[in-house]
Amino acid sequence: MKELTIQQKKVLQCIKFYIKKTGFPPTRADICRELGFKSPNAAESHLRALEKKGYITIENGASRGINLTENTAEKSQTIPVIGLVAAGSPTLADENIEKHIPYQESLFLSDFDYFLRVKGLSMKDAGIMEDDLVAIKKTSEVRNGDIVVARIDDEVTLKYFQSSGNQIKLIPANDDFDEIYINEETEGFFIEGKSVGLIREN
Amino acid sequence: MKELTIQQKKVLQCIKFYIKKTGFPPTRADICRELGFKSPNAAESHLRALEKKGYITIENGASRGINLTENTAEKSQTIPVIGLVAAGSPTLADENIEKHIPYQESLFLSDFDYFLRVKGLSMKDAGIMEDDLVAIKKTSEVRNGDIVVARIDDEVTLKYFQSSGNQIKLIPANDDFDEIYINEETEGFFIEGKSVGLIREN
DNA sequence: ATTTATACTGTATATATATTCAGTAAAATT
DNA sequence: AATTTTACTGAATATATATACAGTATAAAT
Repeated sequence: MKELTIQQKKVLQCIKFYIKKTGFPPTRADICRELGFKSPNAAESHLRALEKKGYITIENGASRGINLTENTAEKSQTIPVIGLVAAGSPTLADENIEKHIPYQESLFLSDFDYFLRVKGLSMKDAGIMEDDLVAIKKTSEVRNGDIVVARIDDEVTLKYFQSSGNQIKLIPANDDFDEIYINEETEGFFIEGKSVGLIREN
Repeated sequence: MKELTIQQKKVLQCIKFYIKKTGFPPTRADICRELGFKSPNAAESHLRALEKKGYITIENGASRGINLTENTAEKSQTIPVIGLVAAGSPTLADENIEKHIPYQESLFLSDFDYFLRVKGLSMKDAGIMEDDLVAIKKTSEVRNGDIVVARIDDEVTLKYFQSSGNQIKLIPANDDFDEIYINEETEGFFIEGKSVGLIREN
């Protein structure tokens, strides 16, 4: 989608605000009043620019015939789903994003930054199964017992966090997997975030 | 809020549909076209009736100046959370509803009717833990392998469904629990619905 | 160097739209 | 029994509104 100029952004914001306030889109004159323009043609040409760039559609001939495009309307936010791959970090880079799903405020008690698609059964006994979506909050402040997303070099895993003194243990919830020990010499270790919730689609 | 007549309901539905479709409210003429009225005054008087009863507000003098009242606008739906108690069915009766949480369309692949709060660990090996919220779709059409909400008299359980010939087995996902056998003579057996998803808040 | 896009003012106008008035008729309330 | 509400048709009209046209000026793209 083509970039908007500062003025065009103002007009778009004005339209959104007007709809939120009144329930219906503004007229050219309404936009002029809100933004201090003295000619309705100022609003008109901005609207045509916004239409050309794909942010709105205009029903010709209809009064207040402005419609926000899907991308433009802030209906429900979306949140990215990231695949938990053996190599590569769960960053928000495009190539790692599997899809976006609708996000609802207050879905979980804590807010979160992305969903992690679980591969494997290393957290089976914690009720985390293959293909589950774990809601991850990006933070390095974690407590013992938290389920964390840990990165060791290029490997990313989901494990229980257990710290004692200067040693960290990453504990799986499955007897078939081994605990991982982290000490001061371990290089490339990083806590990406922690689990604050889970969604399963079946 | 005062009750609407059938025609008034039709007009209100028409307004909602029009807004959903176009992004802005209809004119009197639009309503006439949609509902087959031949005079704009037919729409006008219905609108004034809807305004009087508090379902909409009308900005006088403004074109398309119709605004749905808060109660009228279907913002984000909420969906009930029902406790899985040993006695008593998970009906939508008020006394069984734990709370309501915001509902998002397309959260799961299938739509659903309520969340069931899980008690106990009988489905542990299916990754369903205590206090999880299982999204339940009310239906009696279930297949082998589905996780179903079954009622036997006053007892409600969540189990795998397995039917063979004229016998039904309800299978837990935990070795500590026993399978339940249902045959033609079993009274008070009923399939409430099936699981289509899961949410865990932690 | 020329074209196009941005960012407006100012005027004019066809028409889209709300809204009033005059009726008719049946149903529901008081 | 009288009044109000519902449910329209049909015509008229003031005005709200989109939109075209004529300019001016600067910035960006080709």
